[in-house]
Amino acid sequence: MEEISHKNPFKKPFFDLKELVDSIQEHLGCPATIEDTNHRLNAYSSHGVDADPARIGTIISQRVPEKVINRLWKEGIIPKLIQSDSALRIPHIDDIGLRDRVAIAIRKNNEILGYIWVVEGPKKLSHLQLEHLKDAAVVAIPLMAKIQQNRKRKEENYQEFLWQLLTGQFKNRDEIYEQVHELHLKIPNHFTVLVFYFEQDITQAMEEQISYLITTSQKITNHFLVLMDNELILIASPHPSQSDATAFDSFITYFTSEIANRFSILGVKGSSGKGYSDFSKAMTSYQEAQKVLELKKVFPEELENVFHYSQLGAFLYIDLIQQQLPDEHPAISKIRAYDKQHKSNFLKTLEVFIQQDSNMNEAAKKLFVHTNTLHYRMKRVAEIGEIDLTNVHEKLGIYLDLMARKMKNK
Amino acid sequence: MEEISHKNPFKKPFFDLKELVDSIQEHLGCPATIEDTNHRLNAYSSHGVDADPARIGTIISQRVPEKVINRLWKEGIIPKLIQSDSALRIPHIDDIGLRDRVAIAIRKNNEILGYIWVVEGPKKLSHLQLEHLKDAAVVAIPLMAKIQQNRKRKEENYQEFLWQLLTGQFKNRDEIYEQVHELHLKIPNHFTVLVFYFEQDITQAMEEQISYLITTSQKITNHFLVLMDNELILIASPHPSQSDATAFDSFITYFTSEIANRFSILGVKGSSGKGYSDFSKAMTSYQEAQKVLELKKVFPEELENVFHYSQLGAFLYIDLIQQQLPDEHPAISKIRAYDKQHKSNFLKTLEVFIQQDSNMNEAAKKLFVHTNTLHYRMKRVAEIGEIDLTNVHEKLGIYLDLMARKMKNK
DNA sequence: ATTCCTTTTGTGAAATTTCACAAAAGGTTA
DNA sequence: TAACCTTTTGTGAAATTTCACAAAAGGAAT
Repeated sequence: MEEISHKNPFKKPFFDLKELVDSIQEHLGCPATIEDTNHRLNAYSSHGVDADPARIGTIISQRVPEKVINRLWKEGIIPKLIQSDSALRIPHIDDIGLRDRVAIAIRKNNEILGYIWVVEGPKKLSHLQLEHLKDAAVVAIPLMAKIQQNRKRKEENYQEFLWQLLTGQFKNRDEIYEQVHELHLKIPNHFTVLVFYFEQDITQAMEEQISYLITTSQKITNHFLVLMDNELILIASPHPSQSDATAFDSFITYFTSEIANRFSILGVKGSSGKGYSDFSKAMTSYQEAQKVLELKKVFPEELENVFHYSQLGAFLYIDLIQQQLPDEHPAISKIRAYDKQHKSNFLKTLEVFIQQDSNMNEAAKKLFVHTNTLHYRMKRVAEIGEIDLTNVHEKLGIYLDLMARKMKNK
Repeated sequence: MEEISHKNPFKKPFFDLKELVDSIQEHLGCPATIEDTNHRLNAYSSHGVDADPARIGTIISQRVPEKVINRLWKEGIIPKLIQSDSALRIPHIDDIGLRDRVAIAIRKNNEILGYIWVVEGPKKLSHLQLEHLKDAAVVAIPLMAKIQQNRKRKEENYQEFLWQLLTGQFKNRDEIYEQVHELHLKIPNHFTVLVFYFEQDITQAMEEQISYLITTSQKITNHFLVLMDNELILIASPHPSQSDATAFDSFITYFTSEIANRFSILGVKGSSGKGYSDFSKAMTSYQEAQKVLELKKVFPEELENVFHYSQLGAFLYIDLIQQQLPDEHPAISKIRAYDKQHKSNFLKTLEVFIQQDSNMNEAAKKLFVHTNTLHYRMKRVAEIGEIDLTNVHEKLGIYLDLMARKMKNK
């Protein structure tokens, strides 16, 4: 036994990760996989005798299923792996189809390049075998690095192109598609631009965490990623598994909450433009996404749950109106004057009432008052402002005026 | 008797109408009044022994009360007077306080200059006395004409000024007030501009009928009247007897319906701008009124009951939006496509639903369908368009888009 | 003709909203 | 302080809306 411990079974040249992973299976007698930092599958041993659902899912979709990743985070396993130098035993988690496993991080100068996972059969790995996994991880380093570098070089090439695309540096469609062809880019046939504003500039470390979250979340398929100071731009499609309408919404909430939870990066605001098929419309979609974020700045409560351009509704027109704002609606002036004199709050009440779709109960809840109080107030508002609150056009006019004025004053 | 019949008791020089009216009273033994074409009081006999409420009202307010005029029209009395050359006996109408009367038109070459009214006492006028009234009417002609001319000359002087004012020919406030002073115009301290579009150009005959209606209606106090081709412009204030908010509305409906009923001038459309105190804002108010009329052309049903600028509500912003109309709201496109394929009517349904303040019952009535039908349709609309119909912002956005597009297509 | 799908209408119970009235609370003014 | 006004809250009955379900009607495709 002693003899073997001194001998590194992986001390031979491997052409690629596939060779390595096969060698691991051979040596340990268990199926193994190698993933990159983003849990994208790089290689898996072929003679899979004994695959659990998590492994099958991973292989099929070429990456670790999202729910598995989320669970590994929740259980604190991924952070532990990142910390640890040696292989760790991960107890089975039945409800996500994960059997007993052993894993080790592939690390180069404190930078995580990926992970080796081994599914344990009924016969557990010995202490020595776990030690050998360390050797495998070392061997994997140059192989992983090669892949990473390829990817990086490719990315650097198109970063500039994308930036030009999004800021409208190209004259026409043809110019764009020429470049696309030249750079050998595979462009999606349908895409949407997502934008995230960060509170500080995005550092190298953050970039990695961002990229981690994007590739591990399986709500969207990200095609391109552009970073600029404190701005993150994605060109993505809804993941095939997701319904179009909600895919981006849920990705944005997921992304902002997870980046806060996992990496303590707070105050990230995200949005998306409309979807297009023509890649030259990327700039349009980008600008739409930006418009959403700008409006969210002005109307944080009103647009709290709005992320997609086409959900902006009336706010789409508010800044248009705001630019040519006529005299204040007479009803507003009257109510404002009344409020001032009586220290009441009728204008805000009216605003909330309209916002809640003229629903007394909802509005009363929002305002923390008794329904009858609101009822009374609306009667007063109608009197004071001399308006008919069942007339949509009046209500709309007042509301648009109110919102536009709010925007102007910011 | 024969002798008297040949003798014209009014064949003597009268200095003014007051003298004439006194002479009539003296001769007939009954109180008399002389009105102009617009039933404005020009003179009344002073030794009024026997006044009925209608006479008192006329004298107090310097004109015949509106309800009396309306009734006289309804009963066909005024048209008969206009037709007739001789004095007519008008039976009492108790509910408006009108006792038995005799009246005759003052006519010059088929043009009506005014009327002489005589209140009969218990002793009725003889046939001869009625004949004498004809003489009185003839005597009245030059006296009335003098007044009319004075008024006309004065009017001609300021017509041009008003036109310049309304079309923005003056550089600043001072220039306007200088002119006002020069022309000795009494300007109101609060006014509103009303505009009426006629289907044809306004003829001399129509002008008289218009002026008749305006001065007899006592809903507004008209300060100035401007005519231009097929456009009638009034600068008016609410009549002291009327509440501000509704005065103009009811005048406009009154005017358009009466000018149709009485004079068979159909298709007149009226509107009003906002009220101002600064006379230099007359142009603004005029433009506002014009904007209302233009929008009413585009949205005849939607704005059916809207006459005042401040009732335009959301339509105020529609043409702004229409000028920079972005892509159609995705929900609209979806619903429109569905409609086309299934020959359904969901888009129109949605429009009416929003217009009726999301009130199922009202909207169902408007659409002549069962409430549940509408309920079903709205459920389908929400599904097809992937929208939340309780979200005001979405609804608004869709509605504004719909309206703006409607405007653009006209 | 049959089948399938969508739409319309009817029915009635359950849920919600509206409304009038009373009482209380808070603030201002003489 | 009392008198007055405005606002808030509570109560409960009446009116209205919502919703599920069933049936029927209309079209399109086979």
